[in-house]
Amino acid sequence: MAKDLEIIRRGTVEVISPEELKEKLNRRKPLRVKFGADPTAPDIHLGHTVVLQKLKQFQDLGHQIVFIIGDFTARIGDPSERSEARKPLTTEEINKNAKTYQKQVFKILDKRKTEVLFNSKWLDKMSSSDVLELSSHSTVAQMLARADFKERFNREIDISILEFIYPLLQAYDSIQVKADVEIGGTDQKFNLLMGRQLQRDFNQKPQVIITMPLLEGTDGVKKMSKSYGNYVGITEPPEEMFGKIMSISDELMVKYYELLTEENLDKVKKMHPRQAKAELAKELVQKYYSETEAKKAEEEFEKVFVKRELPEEIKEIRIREKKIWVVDLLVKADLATSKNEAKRLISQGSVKINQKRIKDSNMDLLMDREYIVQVGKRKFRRIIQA
RNA sequence: GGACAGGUGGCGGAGUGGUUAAUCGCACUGGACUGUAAAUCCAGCGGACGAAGUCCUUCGGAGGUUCGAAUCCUCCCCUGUCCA
Repeated sequence: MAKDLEIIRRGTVEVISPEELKEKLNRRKPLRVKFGADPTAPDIHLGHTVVLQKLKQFQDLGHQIVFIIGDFTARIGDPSERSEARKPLTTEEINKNAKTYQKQVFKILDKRKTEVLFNSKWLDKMSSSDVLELSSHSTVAQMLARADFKERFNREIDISILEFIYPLLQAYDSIQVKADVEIGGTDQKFNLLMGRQLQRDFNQKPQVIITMPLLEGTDGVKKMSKSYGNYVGITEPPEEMFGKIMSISDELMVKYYELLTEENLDKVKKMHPRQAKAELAKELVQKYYSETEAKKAEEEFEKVFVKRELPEEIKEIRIREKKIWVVDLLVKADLATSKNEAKRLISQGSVKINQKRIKDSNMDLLMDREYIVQVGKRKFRRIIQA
């Protein structure tokens, strides 16, 4: 049991409270571990997997995962983050998102040991008086204690009443599923705590809450997110995944090890960073694909970036003309977005044809044979006559 | 409903009649250096014209004044703050 506790606590930011967790584990009955997901962004990246990883550990220890899809809330729309104008989704969109989401989640979690629920199942049935009753369980002062609300309140930025209700609804989910534990990112702490409070009011044993750190994106600064473009998606091709991981900084690598693997960190720190990073990349590719794919991705990486050879697979572009101007070619091959950009790239020395750097943007290519065109370090095209 | 402030390139933010395709920072793209590290340095970061130079489109939208407008005027749309 002590060992279980150690596995569970690894990498967490906070466990509230450790004593309660210990007590629940001592009951030696499978715990109901709740996780709520928002079906608005169906593409899962490594940032999301931090929490999923933790759920998986629970699962491996024999506990029951309760995976809640917040379809109800997605349908209403979230007025916060007004700049992005998050609009309500239609039922079809939500169902579609939920499906792709699950497909990806079950690359990590064991489907047979996971209970999937849509929260509209019970939230749809609530009447206005039910909602009002629910809302009486919290106070404005309490809401304003939440860091982001407080910040916005002080800066006189809008907070809609709806935003005050959301945490309550999420907390109500905990009551419905009788959660023993709920896991979320540190940004969810307030909502998770609300679950505890509400459960207490509804005469349930309050859930233990576990918060996990937010993973920084490949830039090492901002949290990983699709909109920042600093993410590594778990459905990305193996080579892509491998490459992205190789390009992160050394400090970030240690964090990734800590949050995404079970590896012993002291051991990692003793390794040569380059080597450690390659191991990390391989391990992650293996997790989402296979050992073979991981090996292949590594070999490909060695080949293209270390030995500077051509990659295994190169996208082919067919050209009808007998003769083509390089600038036109770059645009046609989708290596530049405009002719101006194409010329720029050439003058900056980033274009290579058949491994040779070209400097003259006036050059024509006779299509009597095939060419390999490269822009920068990683974009390749095979040009062949149609 | 009233008063005031403001809307500029992916973001932040200069510019208030001409040499401004629009200072600068971030992000991004190349290059150098490397471990495709990171950091740093250099360059680029509307478009068309196959070089040079030329032209076109851009500063919330539509009109107008002017030789000339992101800059001035009118109307409209939007956002924020304060008052009710």
